[in-house]
Amino acid sequence: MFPALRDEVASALDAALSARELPTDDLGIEEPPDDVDSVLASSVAFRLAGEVGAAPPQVAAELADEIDVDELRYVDRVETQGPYVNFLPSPTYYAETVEAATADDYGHRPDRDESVVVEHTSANPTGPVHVGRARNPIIGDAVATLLSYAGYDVDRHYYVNDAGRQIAVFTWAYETFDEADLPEPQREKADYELVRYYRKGNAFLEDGPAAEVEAAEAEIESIMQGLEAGDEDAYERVTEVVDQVLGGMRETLARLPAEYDEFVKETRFMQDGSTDDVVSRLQDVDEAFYEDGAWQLDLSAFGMEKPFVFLRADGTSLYTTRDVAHHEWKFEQYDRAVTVIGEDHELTFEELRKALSLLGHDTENLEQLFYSWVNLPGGEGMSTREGTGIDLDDLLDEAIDRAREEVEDRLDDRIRDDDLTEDDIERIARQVGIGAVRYDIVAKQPTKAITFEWDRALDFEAQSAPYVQYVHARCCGILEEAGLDPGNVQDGLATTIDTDALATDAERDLIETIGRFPWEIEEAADDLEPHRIATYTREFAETFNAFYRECPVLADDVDTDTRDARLALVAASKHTMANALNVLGVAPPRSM
RNA sequence: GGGCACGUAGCUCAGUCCGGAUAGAGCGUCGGACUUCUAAUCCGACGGUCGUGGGUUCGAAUCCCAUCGUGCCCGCCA
Repeated sequence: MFPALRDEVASALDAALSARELPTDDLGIEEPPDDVDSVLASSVAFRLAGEVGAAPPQVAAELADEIDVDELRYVDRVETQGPYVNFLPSPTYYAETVEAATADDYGHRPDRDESVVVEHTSANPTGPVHVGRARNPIIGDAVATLLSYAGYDVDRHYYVNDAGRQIAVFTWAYETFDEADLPEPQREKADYELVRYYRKGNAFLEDGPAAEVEAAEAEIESIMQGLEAGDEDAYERVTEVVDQVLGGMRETLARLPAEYDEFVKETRFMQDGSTDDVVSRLQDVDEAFYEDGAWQLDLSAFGMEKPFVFLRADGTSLYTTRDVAHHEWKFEQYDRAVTVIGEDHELTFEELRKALSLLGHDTENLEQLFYSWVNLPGGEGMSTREGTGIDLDDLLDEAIDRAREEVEDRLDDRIRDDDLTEDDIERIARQVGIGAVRYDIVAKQPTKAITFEWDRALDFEAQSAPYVQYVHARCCGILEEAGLDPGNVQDGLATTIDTDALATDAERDLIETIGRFPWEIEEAADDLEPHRIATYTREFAETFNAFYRECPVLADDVDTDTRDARLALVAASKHTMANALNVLGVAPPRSM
């Protein structure tokens, strides 16, 4: 609804300025502070004051006069407050907003007929997913859902690095060491069991006997050569390790939940010859040169001093070379490609982009979303190889445990006599616990570095998931109390809603906030900023809680029209919050 | 040394892209509100030279320059 209002205001302003032959390049449309009555305003009068030769407030007044609100559907009044032109919404705007939000898919934007692949997580299959890596699927999943709400046709990919040196090391270690010599696994799960070989292998290469290390290096080299040559045997040896570890990682990611449409293996682009093809085409570009036995790209014309090596002296390709082939494959199938990736890959990603561009690709439709590292207190990093870091499984277990304690502590204080069952308690603990972890991460700008601290990550107070989830539970509670099914409210709502009955400030504010949701989706999707939806859920929760406090829905002294209208507003609120939470990947609880 | 990012209240963060109305939340501290559709809620108080210094502008947390601090990167690893 808000997008329509905004369009209308823009064209009305444009027309008013044109009528007076004033520039229309910057309409100065903005959202006014909370204590101003309007929902949209323009500060254009500031800029025009010089040109018109009058003070800004006078210019604003003249512009307001120029606009005929009778011709506008969603604007009721145009008022000025000093230099600002304020637009107040019409009854039609309020009515249509409530109407639109009673549909349970509220917030979805029209189909754009544009496909986009969101690649996220893509953690190397070397061991259990730790909290440092968890930022990726949480942001990535939210971005994918956000784009889907914004009308794009979205696929989610996990790119499996099954071809690098680390995987060759892992394969060699898996085949070499005896399980009896390994420590007990931290969990009975393939990723925890196998990572022991990986860690032992890396430690051995670092300070094992020189001769044995040399032999091991030769074996590792032969695995890499085998993969490069598309050798079936090498592929099978690596796959034996990769598939087991990845299986364990997928189980953990599924707990978030993060699901993928496709797991794309790096070796695929070696076996099908596309990496070789990329190499030969790169060798032909003007920027390519051969030095010290390796093929490289001179990117200094792009301000990048470091040459990009795309073929090693031993003839094997590098990660980024294979990623070029991978991205050419993506562009054959999708209009856009978005990659969620750690900031440590920023330079590599830029090399990828330049290489693609030198091969004649338009890289405008390749976008990336960088997130900063998650460190442990004291500045220590998280490393699978060294075994430092907090495993995501442990974090989720702890989150659920703490949430369950919280639910149980609150049982005695509950006013509502809905008799939570054991299943309910378990459900709430899971929704709140995992929701809190996701919300804590998705609500922050990805570029900000995070230091992991248990108490902070699992704080259920603050501006956290339970705070916004509670609004959803409150909505469901009211709907159920009124005899409606929260899962399908439309059947139970009155057929005609008199939104004029929703006249208090609290009700108006709530409708206005609901109306902004589709706009927030569009804006957040355009900028790939899911954290804005988290900010929105907080603002929405505050607005709803004010309504909850001031506007009883089911009390005896509420007349039927008001009750019906408020019930519709609660249903609209429920859909808004449920869908906003859905974008964030946070579960919307029916009760808490 | 070079590149990129970040710096807003004691703490954790919105707001910065696209400059506009007294810079917003939460936590913490202090004081209030459950015979009421669930108090995981709400109301109030206290708390900020928006890292620092210049510049542009009618107007700067927001744009530009410089500078300091922190993180990440600068490998024929991924």
